[in-house]
Amino acid sequence: MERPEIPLPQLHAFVVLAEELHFGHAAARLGIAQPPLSQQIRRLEDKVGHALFSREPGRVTLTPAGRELLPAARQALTDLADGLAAARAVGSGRVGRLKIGFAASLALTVLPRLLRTFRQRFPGVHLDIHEMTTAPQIAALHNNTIDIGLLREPPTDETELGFKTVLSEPFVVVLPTTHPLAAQRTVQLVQLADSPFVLLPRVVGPQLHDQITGLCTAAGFTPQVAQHAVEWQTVCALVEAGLGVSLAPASIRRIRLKGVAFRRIEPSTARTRVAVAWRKNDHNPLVTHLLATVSQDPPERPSTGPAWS
Amino acid sequence: MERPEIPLPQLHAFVVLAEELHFGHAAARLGIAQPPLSQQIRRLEDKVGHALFSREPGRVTLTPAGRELLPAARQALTDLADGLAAARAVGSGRVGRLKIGFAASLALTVLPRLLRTFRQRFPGVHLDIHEMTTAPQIAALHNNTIDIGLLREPPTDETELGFKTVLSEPFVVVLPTTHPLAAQRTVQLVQLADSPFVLLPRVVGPQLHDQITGLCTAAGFTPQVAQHAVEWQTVCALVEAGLGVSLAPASIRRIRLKGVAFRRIEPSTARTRVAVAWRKNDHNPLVTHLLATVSQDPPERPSTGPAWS
DNA sequence: GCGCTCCATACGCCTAGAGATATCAGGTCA
DNA sequence: TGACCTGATATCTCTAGGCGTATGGAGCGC
Repeated sequence: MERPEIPLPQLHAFVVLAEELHFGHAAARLGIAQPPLSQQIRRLEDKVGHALFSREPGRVTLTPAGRELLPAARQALTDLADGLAAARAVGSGRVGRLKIGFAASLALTVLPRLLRTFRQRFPGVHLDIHEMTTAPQIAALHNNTIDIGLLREPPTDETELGFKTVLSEPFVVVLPTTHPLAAQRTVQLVQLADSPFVLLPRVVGPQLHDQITGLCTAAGFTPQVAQHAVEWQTVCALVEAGLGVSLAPASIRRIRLKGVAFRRIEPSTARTRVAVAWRKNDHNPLVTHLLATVSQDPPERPSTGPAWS
Repeated sequence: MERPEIPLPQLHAFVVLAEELHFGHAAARLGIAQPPLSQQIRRLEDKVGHALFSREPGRVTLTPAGRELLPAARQALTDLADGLAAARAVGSGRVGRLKIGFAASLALTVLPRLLRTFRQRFPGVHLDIHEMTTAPQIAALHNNTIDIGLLREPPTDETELGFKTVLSEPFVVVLPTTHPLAAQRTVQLVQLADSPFVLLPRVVGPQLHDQITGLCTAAGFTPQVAQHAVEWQTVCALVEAGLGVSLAPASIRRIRLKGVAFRRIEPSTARTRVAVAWRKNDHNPLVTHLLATVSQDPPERPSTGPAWS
């Protein structure tokens, strides 16, 4: 790439003159007097080394060299103007692309809400969403694969990442409606000691998995895992099929499946937290916008009320 | 088209820095010290209104806005450089396009010679050649449809056009070999008084036509035109078929057709001139080049020698 | 802590470029 | 011929831009 030889104003003058083919009019369009325009063109022609316009009395025309230069000049100017506008749009966060990782369990609750309001406020922003569990999200944030994470149980030892809790929710027990405990409004955890469990494999979310098994341990038993499933949808389906019961974040109540009941558990102290994560040193305005959206969009009412029927 | 806001050197610096992602190295590549580069980038960022690079200790990276601007900047710079080079090439006459009109009767003599040597000297120049008679050539020169004319009998009342004689040649008589006169080396014009003539229609070249009939008139007879044909090839073919005889510029001897003989005429004073024509106010270097080629390329030996057999 | 790297800042200099006004010169047309 | 249009020239002013040197300051490795 060579160093540029030609000032842009000269090219601009050239293009305008090429359109007007009249020094006076072109100067007027450029908002300058006519002599300066003559000079601009002259300087440009000097640099090019050849005449670009042929001035015959009564009419100004492009020379072959001028005809050759015109499209390139025009192109360069519009490229630049467009690129500048695009860069400004991106810089201001009006348009752009944001890469978001999210935990599968949020696909029914936090995520759609967030996407909806964000898209509404920034229709020019393209959102790339990738379903991924917590640990990969942390890694992806570090290597810039994603810009925003939506995850459960944020780690506490990350100095370069920021976390903000979006939702803190209790656990519910997932039962087939035929299960004797489904008749109660509230289930004592220990009552599940003898039921087989359907859980997500530990690898897809160690923190959550450990928290669930920890709850059981605290209640005095070790859950008997009869079956694993990688999606909450599937877990619910398996519960409905009678393969066992499950413990899950309250927000999965959104999965309405005939034959499946959700019941509050006792003790209800244990909660699982959903957080947004971002790189603290990321100055991408879209990240700021998204965090602002999260803050302004009030978190869903914690599911303590009788939201299920 | 807006007035350009951004000096090109800043864009150049931007592109180089975007490639190097290192102020020191980029500055070195630009051949300047590092602080000026910092300033360039800073000024550019000020104008854009957003940071284009994120400077974290140890590494410089493009921001989304910078990534957006980069291709446009690069494109504009290369467009410009290319356009400039192209304009210079055209301006210098190394490449380009030249529109040439030529009289049909030259297709076998002057034209191919000229094209060959010109192409050899200016391989980058595209030649558009159009067969057209004298009057249309004059008109086409005036309205810029062609840049160069190759015609017979240039008019003398054209002030805006320049003419240069390329070739001055005598007339020959075209005879079927079976014709009694074909036995002679030279034919007295008046001997053709009783033969039917095959000629080009007057409209395709009034000057030449009038000159031919004028020759006959001067010899004391009016030629009996038995047949018209618009191409010399055809004229010869018709002569060969015995439809008549013809008078033609000597250069059509190039048409070798069995059964057709060409003979010098007496008196041999009458000559037809072939000229190049151009607009005097045309500063297209290609025109100059072509005229120079014509001058340097010596005109064909006038056909007075025993060049036919 | 020391030195090194790397980028930013401060300051000064200089020039090219862009602008204005005034004037000239060639053509056209009434 | 003279008014008028159009573009070129001459001259002056001003400033943004580009570059240099000197210096500051944050990280990082030893």
